[in-house]
Amino acid sequence: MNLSDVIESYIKQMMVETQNEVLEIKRSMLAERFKCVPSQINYVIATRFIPELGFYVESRRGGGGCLRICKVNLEEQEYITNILDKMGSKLSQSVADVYLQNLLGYNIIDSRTVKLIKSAISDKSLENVSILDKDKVRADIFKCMVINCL
Amino acid sequence: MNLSDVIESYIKQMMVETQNEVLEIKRSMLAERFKCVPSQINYVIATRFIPELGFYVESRRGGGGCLRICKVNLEEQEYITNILDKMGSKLSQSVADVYLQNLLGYNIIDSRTVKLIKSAISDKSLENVSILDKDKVRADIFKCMVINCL
DNA sequence: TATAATAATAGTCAAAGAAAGTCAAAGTTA
DNA sequence: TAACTTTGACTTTCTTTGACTATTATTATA
Repeated sequence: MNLSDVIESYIKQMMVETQNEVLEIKRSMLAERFKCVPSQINYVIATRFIPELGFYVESRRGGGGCLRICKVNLEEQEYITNILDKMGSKLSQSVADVYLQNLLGYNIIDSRTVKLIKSAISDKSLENVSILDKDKVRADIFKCMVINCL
Repeated sequence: MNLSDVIESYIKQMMVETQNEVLEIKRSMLAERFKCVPSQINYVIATRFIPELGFYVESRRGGGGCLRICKVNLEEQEYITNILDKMGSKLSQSVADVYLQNLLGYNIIDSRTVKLIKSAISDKSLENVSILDKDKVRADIFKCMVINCL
């Protein structure tokens, strides 16, 4: 676990604890707490709190400003259509991981299915696909599997 | 025993000791420990930790990156090793179907897994793979998935 | 009171850093 | 000599950092 992962879990934990789908928190507080530069928080938000997974982040600057991280609780099927809608025609392994870990967290898929999907879209599986097309093929496989099986 | 063999045993030993079928380790640590270049670790992985031998390896680059070596229990799954042995490097959809029906018949995999695998190796999934490589990629995906669904 | 200055936030973007991956050449061994 | 192993230069990916910018609230001033 690198620092970004730690910050991600912390924020998610906070959201669970406050039992609320909106978390208001100061970026500077997070940066302080994790001894990092404030912009690292933006990186975490940008890579992990994404609309595909029902997260919407707003913010206010100036005195008393803060981040507002909102989690929209969707129905199982909505998460899936949401991901399919927003995901585009390319998919990297790391973004796929983010999707799958979250779906697992929401109990929309089980860990065995995660394993199967990850195997199917792994670089090992795609070693004979041109580097230029890998993320495209990965997206195709991911979509097919999700559409047919979830 | 050459160095690659030593590294191979070391990794396997580690997996036994951690009593876990997943080992997370830094490539740079291994290279350091065995005083070799990091890419030698890739060589060991590529030649000894392959799906046919029941291994699945993931990795993450960047800060905090590492290798994740997963072991699947293939020993008592003779039927699968048989199929993988015979399979060769190419696989058509129809031959895949035959294999899958057999695996289903022997209760080695369930029908949902069959569906997942079929989706992953469907022509729809592989529409962006050159016609020349389709059956090759299909074989790669099939191997990875069959091993990982155990 | 209206406006200007200051402080307190957060945002952006690119560079630096920290891993791992690739590939081919050189070396070894059976 | 063919197959396997070792090496290293170069590439790609992901994370961390920091300088600079933008916005908002508060305080001071005309």
